[in-house]
Amino acid sequence: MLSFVEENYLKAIYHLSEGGKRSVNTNALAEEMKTAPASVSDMIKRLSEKKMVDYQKYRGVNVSEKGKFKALHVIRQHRIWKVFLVEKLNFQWDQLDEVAEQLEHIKSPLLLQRLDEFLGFPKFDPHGDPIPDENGQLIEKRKDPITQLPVGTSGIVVGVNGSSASFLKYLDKVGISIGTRLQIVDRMEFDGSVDVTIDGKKTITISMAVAENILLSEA
Amino acid sequence: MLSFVEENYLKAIYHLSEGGKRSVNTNALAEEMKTAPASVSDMIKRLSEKKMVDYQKYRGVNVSEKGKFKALHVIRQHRIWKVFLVEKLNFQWDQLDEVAEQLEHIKSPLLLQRLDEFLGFPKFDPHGDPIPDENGQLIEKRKDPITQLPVGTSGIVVGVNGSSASFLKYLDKVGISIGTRLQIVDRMEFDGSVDVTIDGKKTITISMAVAENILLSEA
DNA sequence: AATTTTTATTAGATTCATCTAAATACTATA
DNA sequence: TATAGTATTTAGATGAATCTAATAAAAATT
Repeated sequence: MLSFVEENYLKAIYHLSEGGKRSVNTNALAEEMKTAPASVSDMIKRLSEKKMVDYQKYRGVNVSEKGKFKALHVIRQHRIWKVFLVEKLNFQWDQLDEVAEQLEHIKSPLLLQRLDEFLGFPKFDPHGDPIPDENGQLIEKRKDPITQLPVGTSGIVVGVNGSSASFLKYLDKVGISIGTRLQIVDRMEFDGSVDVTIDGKKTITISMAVAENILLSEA
Repeated sequence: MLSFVEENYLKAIYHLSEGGKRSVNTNALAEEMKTAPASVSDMIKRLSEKKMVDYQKYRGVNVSEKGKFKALHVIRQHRIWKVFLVEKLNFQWDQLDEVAEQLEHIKSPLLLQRLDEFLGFPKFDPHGDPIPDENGQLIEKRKDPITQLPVGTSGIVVGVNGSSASFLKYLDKVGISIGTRLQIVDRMEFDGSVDVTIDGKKTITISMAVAENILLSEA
């Protein structure tokens, strides 16, 4: 059984190593954890003894298979809770992390399972990040801008490029947000503008500039 | 800011003192916390320094005003989460406490407020215990068995006496649970059985044995 | 290649929450 | 009221997570 703190270190190592791809150095981890490098050294040693990380002195650290699984479980909880906070409790994006970082450490498989069910087994969190499944599998869906998908494609909005306030306001106004289902129904050759149906209800036309900044995941 | 453990001690002292009425001795608290009496002495000293409890050596301990407020806040969170678990996630009564005891320590006024709203500002938890308000006020509603209320009375089921599986199953079958609104429409003098209307929909007859074990709060 | 700079680790303390064992205060009984 | 028994507290340790200061290793620079 890992402590809250150990779980947080593991999650940070997972993120900084980009899912285990490259090893993480002590100072980067110290900065991420807002703690002293010496504390990081201590903790890494402990996690290493628990076989949660692969570690050699002065060589950086990375998650082990076991540690990666654990990290993905915490990330799963984090993202599922975020969905709950946004969809059920109307949280704003900037209020999410503080609370989700507490909720992600609740230890109850039953709670997680029921919550997942209650939310309709979401695949993406409100930021468009994929939710790992119970086995730690990250179905890393391709995210494509609308401009690169053929007419007829249907998918879920999983993210946006750029985040100017005016762009987000526009999306909000036309009723597009993370999780919205879009179908591409037509594309005008002369200017690249696209007709999309939003959640199967209304169809609107978006400019190419907008289309290339909305990321869809086919599903 | 109190730690999880400190919050749990405070809650235990609040409960064992019956809301601050009588002082709590070390051994009782040690048993409640499943810890050694010596550890309790240590912790009480710490809580005393933080002015959360009133304490004199060898004289037992009790919550201070500050501590009582804090305890009631934790209890509020505990009970609101329980409502969520039962009403939204279909938890069974016996699965509740383990999870609620984790959730009660989440620190986020916004979360609590939104959750309370999401649940429709419940006044009682699924065990029929009252939920303290934001100011720590416990609207201690009288709980009366149906047998002691006059015909015509309407109220909410806030608890049951005893908890034999067969009794609970019976209640479930006829559609009575915590929160159900009942109106007493008739009482048979010869055997004490009672006709009650359930949620304004259907009327059934319950035996006196059943009636004396269902607790109503007039409202 | 030698030296400086950066990065990482160890050493030694501190705080929290716990423990066991020993000492002390209170309570009840003979 | 002295004593036996129980309840409570102190003393001294331990493990987790942290800190600062000092040391050691690696990397970069001259």
